Amino acid sequence: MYALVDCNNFFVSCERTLDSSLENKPVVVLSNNDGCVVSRSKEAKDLGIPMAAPAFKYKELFRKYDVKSFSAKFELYNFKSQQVIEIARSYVLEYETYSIDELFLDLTGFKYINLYDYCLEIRNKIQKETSIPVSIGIAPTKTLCKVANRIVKDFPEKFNGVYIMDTPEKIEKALRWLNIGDVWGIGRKLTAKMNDSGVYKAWDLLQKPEMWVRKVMGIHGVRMINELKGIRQLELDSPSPKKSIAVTRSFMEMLMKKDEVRERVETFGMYCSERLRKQNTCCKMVTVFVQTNRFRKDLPEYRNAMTKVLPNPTNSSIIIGRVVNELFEAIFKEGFHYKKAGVIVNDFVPEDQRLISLFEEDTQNQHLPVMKAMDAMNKKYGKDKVRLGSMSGENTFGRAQLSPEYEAFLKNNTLTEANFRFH
DNA sequence: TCTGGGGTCCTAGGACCC
DNA sequence: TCTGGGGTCCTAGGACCC
Repeated sequence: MYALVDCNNFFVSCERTLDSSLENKPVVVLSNNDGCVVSRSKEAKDLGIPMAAPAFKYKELFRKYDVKSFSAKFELYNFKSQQVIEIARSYVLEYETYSIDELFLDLTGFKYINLYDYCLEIRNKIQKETSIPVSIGIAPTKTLCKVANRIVKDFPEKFNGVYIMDTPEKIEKALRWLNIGDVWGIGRKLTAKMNDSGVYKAWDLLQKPEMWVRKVMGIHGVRMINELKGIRQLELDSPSPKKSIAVTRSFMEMLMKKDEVRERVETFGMYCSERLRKQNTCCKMVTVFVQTNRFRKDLPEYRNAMTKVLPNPTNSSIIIGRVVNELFEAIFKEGFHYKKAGVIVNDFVPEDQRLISLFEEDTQNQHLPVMKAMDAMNKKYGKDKVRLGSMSGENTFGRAQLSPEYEAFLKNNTLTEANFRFH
């Protein structure tokens, strides 16, 4: 069996830990620029505020019902998330953090204890020590855990925060009740397709022939029906390194001038390279996109994106900046009101492979002295024993040309041993 | 006036190679 | 007019998740 621990109205619950007077009151948390509602308390949901609602449309309602609203504080949320995870994981051997407010626990092998009582204890401990209320759904597969969790949330009086779905009878009852669109992995498009074919409840999907499911949903669908039947298809994933990094923003006001948009896009590129360096990886692909305001039907719409595969992996802000600029030049068109843009980097390799790429990119032979120095160090200490350290406090050469140390270094053509790391 | 910001995975098709 | 069979890499787009 697996258990899914899911924090209730997570961002709102975090805000409540700072201010207990928010208990039992309608509260919402808003996204960047206070644009959208990204978390709602139960009271706010009861007022009919939908998820992702644009805040400006509900200003009047907020005022009328005295809804407290907060700008998102992601540092706080990350911190509280860690606390919850620490407690929950201490009860099991294997677990998977699925998102900022959810984690799966592996209860396989817990044969001689009462899983319900065990999870209730986890829940109470989290509540007591972090003040974050959680719901726990227990079932044989991840997909069914999601269902069980949903049941806990929909019937709070009945289940006291924990529901265990451990018999075929319970599973059937749940699936006959659950709308197809609420199944994990079925989104808006598929819901419409399903309804067209007479599938309204999760249970209905299981009555369809496997070939049909395969055709409509692809390989995903086959896995899903098995999961719903209680046959495990999805294992717990160990935390894996990221596969892409995206920095995208909507602008406060629409931008028409090329240089204004360029400036933002360049900044996004810088953030990407910073994050790459933080996790000691380099990327092989860079994507830039721009788009106009999709809600302004009165203005011409334009959106475009372009990807470049780099000849060599890098995390240098200079090289990435250059690529970002190149792509931006290719996709930017004059005469549109731009509202959103972003840079995405992906296809990562470990940072060790970066130096080579830097030298290969070195068209002006700026780094020739460095290569010579590297050679000398290699001879002296043996290959693979030395590595270039940071030149300027920045963990990359790409930036180094901005630093006085680096300029001095280029002038004198000297590199001291202090610039090297040994391992 | 004001409409988020991350991520993952899958598929199909084109270009190119042998 | 007929018109291989693989393979890889890359791109674009769609669908989903929180």
